[in-house]
Amino acid sequence: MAESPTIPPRRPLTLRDVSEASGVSEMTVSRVLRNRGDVSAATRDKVLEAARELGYVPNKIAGALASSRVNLVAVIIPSLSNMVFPEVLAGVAETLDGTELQPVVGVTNYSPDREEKVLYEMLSWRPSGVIIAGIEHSETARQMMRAAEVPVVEIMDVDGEPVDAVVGISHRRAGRKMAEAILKQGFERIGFLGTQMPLDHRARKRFEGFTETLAKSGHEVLDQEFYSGGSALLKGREMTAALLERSPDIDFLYYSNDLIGAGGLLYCLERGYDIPGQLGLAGFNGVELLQGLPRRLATMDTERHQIGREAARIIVARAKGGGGGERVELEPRISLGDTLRRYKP
Amino acid sequence: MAESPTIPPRRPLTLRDVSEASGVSEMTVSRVLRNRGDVSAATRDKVLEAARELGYVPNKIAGALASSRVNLVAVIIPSLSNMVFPEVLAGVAETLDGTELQPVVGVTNYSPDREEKVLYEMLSWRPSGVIIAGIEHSETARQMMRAAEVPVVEIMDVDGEPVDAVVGISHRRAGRKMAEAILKQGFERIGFLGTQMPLDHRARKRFEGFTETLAKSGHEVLDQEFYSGGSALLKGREMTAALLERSPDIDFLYYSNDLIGAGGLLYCLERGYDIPGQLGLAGFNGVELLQGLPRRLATMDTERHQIGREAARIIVARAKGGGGGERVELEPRISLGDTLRRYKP
DNA sequence: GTGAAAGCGCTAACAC
DNA sequence: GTGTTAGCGCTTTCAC
Repeated sequence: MAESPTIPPRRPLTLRDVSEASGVSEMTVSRVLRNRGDVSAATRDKVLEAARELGYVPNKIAGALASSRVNLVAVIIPSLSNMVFPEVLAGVAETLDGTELQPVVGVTNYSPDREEKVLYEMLSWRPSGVIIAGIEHSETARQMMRAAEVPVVEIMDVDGEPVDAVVGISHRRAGRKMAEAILKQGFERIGFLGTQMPLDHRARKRFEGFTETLAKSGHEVLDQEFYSGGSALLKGREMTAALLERSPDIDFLYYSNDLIGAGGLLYCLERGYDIPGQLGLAGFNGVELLQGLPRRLATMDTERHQIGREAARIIVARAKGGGGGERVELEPRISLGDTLRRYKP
Repeated sequence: MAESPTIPPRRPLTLRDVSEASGVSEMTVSRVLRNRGDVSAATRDKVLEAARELGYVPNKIAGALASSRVNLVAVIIPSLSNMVFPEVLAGVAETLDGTELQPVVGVTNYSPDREEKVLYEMLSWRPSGVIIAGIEHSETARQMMRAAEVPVVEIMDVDGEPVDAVVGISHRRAGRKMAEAILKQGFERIGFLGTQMPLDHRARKRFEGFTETLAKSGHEVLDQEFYSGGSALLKGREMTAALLERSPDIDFLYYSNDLIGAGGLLYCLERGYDIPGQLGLAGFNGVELLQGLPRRLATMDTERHQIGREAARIIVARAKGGGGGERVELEPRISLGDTLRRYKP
């Protein structure tokens, strides 16, 4: 039985195959494929032609082992369902795009255990850097990051002790700032609605900053509601209904994120509340979605895109040598929208 | 100047370090760390203790090169900003979670060029499988996937010729089905609103199926609007306003995705349209957000989570040997919501 | 400008 | 149960 003239290669192609096909040494082929060193135009063409013809794809594993260089940046985030994280990622990807570096994403589902696992897994690929959400990590995780001897950028939150570099906002300050804005507009009977997530440190810090500032002027959070899972918009409605039913004298609702806030806003509008005359509302994050709602919900922009870009910028700078322990604190912008401003300026 | 007693290791730790620290051969250390073969409880403990103490993280690069096994699955998607892709990813991650395999995400931004680059980059890490959105790819990309000799699962769309396996829905059928449902409810003057994206093959196929079915009963799309970029909810409002202004006699609006549909719905409700008596609406995708709106927008669930799970299941099965060319067509479920059903059943 | 030799850190295969 | 040897596919280094 004659064999077909073009037998597909059973063994993946190697440099050697390209070397043989082009009559050029492996070393020179390697140089051509990496654009390194001086190679004559003639050999260069021969090599590229042979590689193209064979459909050769270099083996980065071998390359990485030989050169001890891996052009990957580990990006570790809690979730992909919450749009804020993909947004950070987009910023990272944008900045990395002009470079040799590539982002690799790991998701922890807000679990410290999974975070350790994902981190371990990623570090075992010896990435050029780590960008990780949050500043709270298990001691084991911190140990791993320190021991890895690669640049580490903790992002989104600056309230705490970073392992190395940090880029983000102060959620405590954000909470305070919102409290100030609310009080300034004359609201006094304030309710809080948020996620039932003991591990959402950023939400906790905002809440702490918020209540702290209220306390200073003799106010407190009069009622609260928490949720977990499900459609945030729908949960926002349900929680708002429950809270207003229980505490009808509330005059302001502070939501821990924009989606539940949007749900609450839609609910209140349907029920005919006078907003913000009778009832004010505010969310958190500054998500794009808000722009299409009947009213603009007050919120605070958390600059996710910018955070991603800055974090990536630090990794890129470190790859070129130097640096260490950078700290970038961004200032969240408050926007009063149509649900917080009672006194016209 | 005396050196500090505990000098942090300048050189990353290797198996050899653990071997020396534990007095066990490298090979046995390797066995312990991978849970392979029989190792006595005593040596096992010695090794684990030494590894833990040193903070050793194995080098997967070397491991992968030696074993020619890489436990990564490349997942290539057009975007992270459109929630449908993170949802697919969640399904993939869920199924892979019980296994040795790990997803690695690449994003193409809907560009065939970038798709080629991302694919090349990922294949050069020799992953155990590829899951890639869409069934339309450049010839070069198809060539690479064929040559890679790894399982490839094209997802989300089954209308076309897959390289290997495919999991998804027929968007052409989805378009037809929606057209049938609309006609059945007595709507006749139909407008279409969608993305201005020549490369969104799935939206195109839906539109083709849609118009095809309309044509069969002597109908056609009377007016259309397209957008690109920006807040989808807001764009949905604007496009709807523009279209209704231009063609006030339209009685149905078919949106190419739920977000713009939601924007349109909010707009129409504010303007006091009688829905669906005077004007019907439908979107596409079945996104969670819809549940919190004042009315439930008619839509079609595209089973993103399920698609991700099935695709991952195929990769896992292949890793155990056998299989090839699997084809899984899912049936999108239509939901009439409050914006499409005129005739009560 | 090009090539030959050595070795990156691990695991497969086999010996004991 | 444990150790030894060879080598994965590339890049570094140095020689020419």
